[in-house]
Amino acid sequence: MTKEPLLRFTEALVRLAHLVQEVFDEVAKEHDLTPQQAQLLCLLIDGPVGMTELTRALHLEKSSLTGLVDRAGKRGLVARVRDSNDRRACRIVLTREGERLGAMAHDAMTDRLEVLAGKLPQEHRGLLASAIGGILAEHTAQTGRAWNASGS
Amino acid sequence: MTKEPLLRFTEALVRLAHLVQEVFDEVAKEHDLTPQQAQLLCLLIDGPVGMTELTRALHLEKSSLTGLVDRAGKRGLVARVRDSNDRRACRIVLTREGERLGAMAHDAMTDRLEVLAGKLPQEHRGLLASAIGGILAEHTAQTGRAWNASGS
DNA sequence: TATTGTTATACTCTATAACTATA
DNA sequence: TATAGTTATAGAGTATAACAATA
Repeated sequence: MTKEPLLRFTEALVRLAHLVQEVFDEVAKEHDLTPQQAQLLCLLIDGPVGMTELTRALHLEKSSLTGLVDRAGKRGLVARVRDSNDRRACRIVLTREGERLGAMAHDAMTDRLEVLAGKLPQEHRGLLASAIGGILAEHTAQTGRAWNASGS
Repeated sequence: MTKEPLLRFTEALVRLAHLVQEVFDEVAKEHDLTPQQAQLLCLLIDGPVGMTELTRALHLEKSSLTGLVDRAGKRGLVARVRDSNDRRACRIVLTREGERLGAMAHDAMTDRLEVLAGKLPQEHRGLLASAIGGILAEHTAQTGRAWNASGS
């Protein structure tokens, strides 16, 4: 009896994740992007990132990332720039088109989530955000990995 | 200034979704399942489901589902059962192995999320769960679609 | 005619293994 | 030797269009 709410809690987390993913997929499609391309663009908005760092952020093998970057490059969304310090390495940068689409997709995603949370009182949003912050911090503590500090 | 918390709120939702997805992918892999197969098994735990209903639950085209069920069938996880009322239709059922793996994956997922939420006080869990419930209900209201009522 | 599901085809995504080039 | 990245290959996932069978 007293354990039932615990079950509901994890179920709620899973359903929320599915819903957010669903919205993300829809937003990507509306902007003629695959979800993976949209995620890549979002990661690059704050500036160029190296391949190795991207594999960690996206949890991909390096060869998978090569293909993803190839296809995104062929669509004119990103480009490779040789690293001046290490001639083996390269950094992935957004093209102007990639920057435009990435920003539009990010904004659309924010709008959609705002609408979904529309009925939620302001205090609850704060609580929700800080509770999620705790969960993310717990994960970071457990794995040592951070979840891409994109700052403010 | 006063708008900053709003941005943080949607960011928190997206990051939480990514984290839950990441955990789900890991759990699936640990059980030698693709994430899509794991999701399929979880959907079938409560009983057989028809193809058309599955396409709605998984947001897939029918041909995509045919392939998914084919591969899951080849691995001995599910089977097709002709519908006795409508000879065009079939229902997808879990094999004993599919049932076993589905239950194990579901339990593992619950455990992992419990650990992640370990530091979260009980009252916050309740708030989080009910806030999420509100968001899911809002989505249902907007789209008319329900999020698979698996009951208690 | 409409619905249920499959087949054919093409593309994206992903991993493993072997490779090149630089450090 | 170790690291950064690519290539080759194979399989999973997905969508569109055309199809078969049943309703």
